[in-house]
Amino acid sequence: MTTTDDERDSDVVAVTEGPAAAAGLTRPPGLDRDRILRAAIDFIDTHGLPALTMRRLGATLGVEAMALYRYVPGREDLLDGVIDTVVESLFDDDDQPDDIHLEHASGWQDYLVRLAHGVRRIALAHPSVFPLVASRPPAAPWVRPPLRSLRTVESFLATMQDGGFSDQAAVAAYRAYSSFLLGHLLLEVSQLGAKVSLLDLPEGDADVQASTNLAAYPHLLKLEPLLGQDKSAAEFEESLENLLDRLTRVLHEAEDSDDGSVLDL
Amino acid sequence: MTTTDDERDSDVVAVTEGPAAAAGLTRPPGLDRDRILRAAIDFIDTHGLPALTMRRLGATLGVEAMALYRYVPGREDLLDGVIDTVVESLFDDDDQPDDIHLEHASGWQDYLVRLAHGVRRIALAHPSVFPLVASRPPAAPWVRPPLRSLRTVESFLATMQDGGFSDQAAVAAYRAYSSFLLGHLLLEVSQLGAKVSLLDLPEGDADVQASTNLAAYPHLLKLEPLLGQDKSAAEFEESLENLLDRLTRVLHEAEDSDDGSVLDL
DNA sequence: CCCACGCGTTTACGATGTAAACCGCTTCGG
DNA sequence: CCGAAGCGGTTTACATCGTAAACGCGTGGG
Repeated sequence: MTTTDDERDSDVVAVTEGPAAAAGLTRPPGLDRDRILRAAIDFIDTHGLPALTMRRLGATLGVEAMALYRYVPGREDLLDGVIDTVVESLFDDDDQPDDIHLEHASGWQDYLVRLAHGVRRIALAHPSVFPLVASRPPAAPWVRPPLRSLRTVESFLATMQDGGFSDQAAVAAYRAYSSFLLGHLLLEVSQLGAKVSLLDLPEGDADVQASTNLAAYPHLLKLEPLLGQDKSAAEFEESLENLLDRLTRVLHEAEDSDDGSVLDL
Repeated sequence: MTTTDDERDSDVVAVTEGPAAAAGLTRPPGLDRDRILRAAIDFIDTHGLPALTMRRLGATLGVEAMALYRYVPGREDLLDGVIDTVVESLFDDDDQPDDIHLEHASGWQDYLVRLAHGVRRIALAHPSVFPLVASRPPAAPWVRPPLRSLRTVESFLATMQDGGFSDQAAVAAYRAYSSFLLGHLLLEVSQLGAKVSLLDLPEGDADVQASTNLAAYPHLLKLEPLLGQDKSAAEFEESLENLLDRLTRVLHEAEDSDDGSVLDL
């Protein structure tokens, strides 16, 4: 920033209470850690993470920056709270579309599918927040994003062991699963962010410099239309199914004989 | 930062030229974009990304912050240069251990293995830099980290098509492969960073609060030792082999009949 | 009645990224 | 030989950031 002058104040300026605020309940019913967290999430979603500033966040809440410090120890902790809130939205909300609820899962495969869809849903709902989930240090060293809460990991491992996975196999499945989720969702989300950030930069011309220097790369040139189109959803499902197949295979192999795979060992 | 007071100045203070500097060629043979980039990489490796500051980076080069701006447009562009340099180190250096060189690859499978090992190598060599590779917007919207350079993508696609992959299959393989690499390496690297950042925080007691609240999570408690140990290398190989198997399978299926998988379609 | 305290504001400080002016070498054309 | 150009680094300056500390102000219980 500092040089890039976009995001001019507009729509960030405080509400500057009309006279109706005397009642005290219409717009700002007082600050609140939860209100702050939700406001921060909204802010990041609409203005991007680097634009999030204590003063600006305060402004959207009609309050001075320092007021936030009564409810949040500092900016870093605020961001931690943001990711916690987003991740926890896997459970609390009942506005889930239909087949997401983890409690109703039958069998570990169904559970993994529901969990994957749930995480993907929140990732796509908050594309600018999701990278935070990956870059921020987790609670314990062995907690792997995007399954960041102890609660989630516990639930995961319990389900797998109920499904017959050995200790080692359950842990290996946890690692393979988190790698799969993080890789796919991070890339899908970043692609999504790149798409919108390219639409506001140039005024008239569309994709000029993209095609210019591509002359030296014949395959890129030929495949560019293919590379452009977005098959993220289908690829996600296919990769997920492949992972499930692999896990199923390992589970049955472990029941029969015993080979030396990392997944059971 | 601002509150966290670690990383006191020591070893960041400028060299403060002795009298021998009159010759002008002993220590700082003049600035240089490449020198700056390498210094930045070293700095991030040893002090972490948030500690990288124009003034501090200048200090390590025995120079005032503003001097850097002759060679680098700004901090953001400097970071872009950093990741370019790191990623490009896949090709230029001949200090590669043995079986990494991509030019000597025979067949697409060998190529993919070499490339994976090469990327993993640079990720582990610069754990604090690698997350940048993921979070920074790439050159084109369809360039997927960690294969960030057009050159790399071109090489990848060329190899796959030489191996018999159709246009769609090559692109799908590119996406699956990048997701795999990013997920695994990002998690391995972050785990590595978390391990060291936990060793300097507490003075006397070791893993106290880690085991405290775990009482409510029986499976976590039981599996904690398993979760702690690091099998990243083996898991990486196994996942990589699985991906290769999947690609091989799809390639042969596409030769015989034609099912509707995303990988060829 | 008052006063203590919860909540938000004001003020202030050090750090950061970077623009702009500055200044001392070299170097080279006349 | 000399002076002007300009390269390379420094100094100064400013807006903005996170946050500590002191300051009100309204409100509700002794």
